[in-house]
Amino acid sequence: MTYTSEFLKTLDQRGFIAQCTDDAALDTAALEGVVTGYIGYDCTAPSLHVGNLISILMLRRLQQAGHRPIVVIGGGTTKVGDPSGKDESRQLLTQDKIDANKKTIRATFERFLTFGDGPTDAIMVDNDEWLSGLNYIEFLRDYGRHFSVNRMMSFESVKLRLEREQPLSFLEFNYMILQAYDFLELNRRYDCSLQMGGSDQWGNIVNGIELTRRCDQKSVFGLTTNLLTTSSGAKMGKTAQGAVWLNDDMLPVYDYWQFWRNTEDADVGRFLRLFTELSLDDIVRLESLEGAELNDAKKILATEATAMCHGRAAAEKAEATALETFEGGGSADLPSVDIEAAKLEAGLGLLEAFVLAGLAKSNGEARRLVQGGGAKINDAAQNDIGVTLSNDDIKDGNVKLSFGKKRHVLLRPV
RNA sequence: GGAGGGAUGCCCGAGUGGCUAAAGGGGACGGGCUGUAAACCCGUUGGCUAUGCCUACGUUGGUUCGAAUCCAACUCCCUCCA
Repeated sequence: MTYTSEFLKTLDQRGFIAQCTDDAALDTAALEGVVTGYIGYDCTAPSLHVGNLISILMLRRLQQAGHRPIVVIGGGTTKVGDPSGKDESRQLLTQDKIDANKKTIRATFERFLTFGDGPTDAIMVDNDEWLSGLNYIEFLRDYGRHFSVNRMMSFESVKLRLEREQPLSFLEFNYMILQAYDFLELNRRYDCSLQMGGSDQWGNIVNGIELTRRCDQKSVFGLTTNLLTTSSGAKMGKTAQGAVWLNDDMLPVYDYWQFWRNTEDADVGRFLRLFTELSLDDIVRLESLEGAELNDAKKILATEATAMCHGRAAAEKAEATALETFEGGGSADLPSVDIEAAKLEAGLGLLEAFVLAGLAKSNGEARRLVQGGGAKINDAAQNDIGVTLSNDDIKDGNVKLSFGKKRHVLLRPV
């Protein structure tokens, strides 16, 4: 359908929308006044990752369109564990871990949203606030009666487990009920009328909408985005080192930039729309580039996406480093790892060096790399696993190690 | 409470006494081709102080010259019954 509200129009044009429970009514609501919308994030890790990015950007778009975003930190629901999209139970986190994760995740949002007390300023709440104090029997009687187990069994998150004959604990089975209750509670507290999320959250979101209608006779909305996958079908967000984290202490800005730079051709346009704030005209021009020229579009994508997350200066620095590394032959400002100068002085084994640099997980992995022809010291290929590094290998105060063509680390003797 | 089935490397999955660090596939990583892309081709894929040693087929014991494979107990899961 064609939208008239700025919010939905933008999301639609940029390819955010997968499903909406009632897009016509939401469009009208967004046109008539300020809509308060929320997305929940469980704190299962110390940082969010690019898989969460689409949803964060939806909140950002919501705010830009003159509405109010609520970030719900799932301090309470994390204690339960969302079974959606997983065929195995999550390991339960300790309270300490949850608290620590909550802290570091909070910081991320401040880069994407404006928080404050104004009518369209973002707020952040922790659902632990209302979930932890619930009384079991009371809760069951007031809200449990609105849920049909028959229906719950038919939801994707539950069905998947049952079909695969994987265990689904009663604890996890309750997750959707708690999330549904979140929505109701947010509606009561903040007049929140929209929940967004990835398409794997559809079932959870719908439950919340129905619960709100049954309990308070109010109609609220749900809006989901497609989960991020590459054109070749791979789940996005993984690199050789692991997840693409949004916190720069978990993933260097340079690596974050590289992640976007390595986007597949077929994804460039789609990603520019989703992950940058360039105008649609610019994007149309960039995505129409052909062959090697498309690389220029990828660089712009990388810098824009990185700027939003880590700041323009850091993004441009990453771009400069990449340019120098891949096109110039220099190596300034690559991610670096400190090593003891004495170690290098005494002669550092090649394999150990790769492990110290964090490029290889074990000597074995490093050995395989060398034997496969992918190891380089200062851009010179090494085929002999017996090579040792010494002070003679220091160039400009560092020794540059390369793992394959794309991963480089500077060893800095201290 | 009863009956049956199951637990193997990152994942799926073969293996039912030695030839098994464990087939095959997926994923991942490296190389080649290219454009730091995709597709395709080749290689690698437990660790180490390395012609050897250690760890590993749910856990703990046992049988045996020798166990992922046989036995016992235990743990967890699945299905059906009560």
